[in-house]
Amino acid sequence: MSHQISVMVHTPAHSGIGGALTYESDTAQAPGTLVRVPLGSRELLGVVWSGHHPEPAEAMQLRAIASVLAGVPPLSANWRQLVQFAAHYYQRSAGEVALAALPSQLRDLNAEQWARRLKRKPKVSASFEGAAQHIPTPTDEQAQVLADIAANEGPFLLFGNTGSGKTEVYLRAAQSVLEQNSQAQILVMVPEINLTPQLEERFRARFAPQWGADCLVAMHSSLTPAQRLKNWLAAHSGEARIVLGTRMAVFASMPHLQLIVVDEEHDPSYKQQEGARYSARDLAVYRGQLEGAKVILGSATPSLESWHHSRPATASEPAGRYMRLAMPSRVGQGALPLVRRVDMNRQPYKTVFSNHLLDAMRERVTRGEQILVLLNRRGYAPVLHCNDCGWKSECPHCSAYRVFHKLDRTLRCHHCGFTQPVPRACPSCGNLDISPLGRGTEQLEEHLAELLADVRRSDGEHIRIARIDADSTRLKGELERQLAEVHAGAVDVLVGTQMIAKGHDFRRVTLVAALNTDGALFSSDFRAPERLFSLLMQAAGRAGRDANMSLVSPCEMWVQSHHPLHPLFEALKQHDYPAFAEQQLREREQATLPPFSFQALVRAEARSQEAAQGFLNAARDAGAALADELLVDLYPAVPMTIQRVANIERAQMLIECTSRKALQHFLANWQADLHAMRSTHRQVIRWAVDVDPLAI
DNA sequence: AGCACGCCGACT
DNA sequence: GTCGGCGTGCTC
Repeated sequence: MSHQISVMVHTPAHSGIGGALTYESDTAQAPGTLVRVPLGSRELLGVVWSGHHPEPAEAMQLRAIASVLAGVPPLSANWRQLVQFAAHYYQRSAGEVALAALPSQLRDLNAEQWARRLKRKPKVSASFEGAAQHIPTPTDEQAQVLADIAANEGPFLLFGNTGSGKTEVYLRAAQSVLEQNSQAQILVMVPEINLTPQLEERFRARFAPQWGADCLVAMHSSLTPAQRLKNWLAAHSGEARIVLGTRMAVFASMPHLQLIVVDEEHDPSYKQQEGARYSARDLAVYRGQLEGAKVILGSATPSLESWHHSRPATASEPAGRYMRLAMPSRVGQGALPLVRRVDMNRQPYKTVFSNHLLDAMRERVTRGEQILVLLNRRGYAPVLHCNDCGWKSECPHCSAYRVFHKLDRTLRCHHCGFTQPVPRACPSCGNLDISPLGRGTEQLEEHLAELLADVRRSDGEHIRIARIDADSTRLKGELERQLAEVHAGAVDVLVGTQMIAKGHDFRRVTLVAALNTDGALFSSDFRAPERLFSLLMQAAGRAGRDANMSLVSPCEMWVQSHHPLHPLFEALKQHDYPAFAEQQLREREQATLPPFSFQALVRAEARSQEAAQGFLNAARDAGAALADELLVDLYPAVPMTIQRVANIERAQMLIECTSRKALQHFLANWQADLHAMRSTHRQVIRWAVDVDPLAI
């Protein structure tokens, strides 16, 4: 007899066939089974979604399943539920989310290749080579936190300074889970795997001696397709006990998941920025609840959302949903650096480094200490300018300036990539006097070399300045090479973008200087101060990590600002994240911004701004009645901050509501209106909904 | 999203 | 006379 099987395939919601498709099969297929099915003239990978379709497509000739992928156990009900939830919450089709979460080789290998892949016998578990390492005794603070984790349900927000030993807590929590249950699996997520190779090494070193080198697998986008398949299968079969990965790992199939760790939970890279725009951190919390796994979110500067969710109970209000665990001490490290603020209003116009800062830098370099200079702008100068006619280096395809890169003498658009050689004369008036405006890391490196030209290291050599940013590390392995040089002490001053503030352990750095931070203080993006504070705290944490270094003067973090008394810097000076968070949350509450409201964004792209906005405003009209009823606010369409990229005009519309549930309900029902408008607004190239957007 | 079908300009 | 441009429409 023949069975009707419902199957999820990778069909975008746009196609009008967003849901599961019905196929015929001679045999029943368990939900979660991987199958190949015909669709049109193609054959696609699909996941059996539920045993039978409740409503067989009437009068339609059903096609038969082409084949079943042998050797892969069905995906669990929990995994399917996670996918279903994510698809619904982020307004995408379940097929798209499901198939994007599976390794591409499952889709790409043909039957023959797949059979060969299955036959490959797993090589004997490699024995781990490495000295049995010293396992530190937990501090009282760590022991207390671990006891709290053991005794409570969670989710937990582990709030601990850089150097407070959060990693040791993760390791011990993982250890106890592995020991309690011989099958238990652990998911550890990090923002960017290439920025935190140390974490993988620490986990491997801790667990491989006992559980074998194969107990841990990685999951991130720079694996080859074959590695990704191998690691996915290891996790899916339960063989890999620990999965360490980036945001994509939140969808790893792990049948015995017991613990999820989200390190640096505040990091924006947990939010996917294309396709299904999910937050891996938020999905981790949902998944933990779904699977009965404990969830630990860790950060020295938590997202204000997580901080708010972990608020303790007050006289008038109950506690938040997360349990906050604090680790205020810094173990095995020097003291937190002294924060020094320079009032740039008292400096001569156009000062880059104040004399005080420069003196401090010279002094430290002479003593053989290292310095980090942070500037969040790469290139030589953000714009090139003609002093005669006022021409500026605008990108012809974008509403943005092209950045002057002096090293290869190009003007580069950081949005569309359009690159041209720097003109000798002004393209508009022919004047030869064109000059850079503003300053980027390239210029800073050059400028510093001049300022410190007369300074000698303790060994009498010239000092060495290096630069690390997206440009200097474009080539593969270049970042690692440059970092190694810094670690080896070959570099005295390191100039870079936020890249250098993340995760790297520069042990001989004793002074960190942050330049040009004022933009974030009064930005139109309400999350800019949160990001700046986090960046500065992280950067400050780079200084003084080596407690054994005997210092003539304490480590310092310098901030140059025209607003040195801004509450953000006051809090930074005290290393007081809670004070900063309280102040920010008060502002957010007054303005009814997240986490006191919930937002979504619809973005539209078209050849003309009118077409993009027209689509959004028509969508607004279509949803107005329902929005009104649900107390959802629909704002008028506006051009995006960078209105045009690669000759495509972009507009967006903000949706706000104080109830997450009402917003969800609205979006789910409005979706159909948006799809229906495709035929009436044909100039719109594409549109997408972003739920809980990070930048507006 | 693919991919086919389908109807109009420059090549062997 | 064909190769190929991308507009429209369908896929259980």
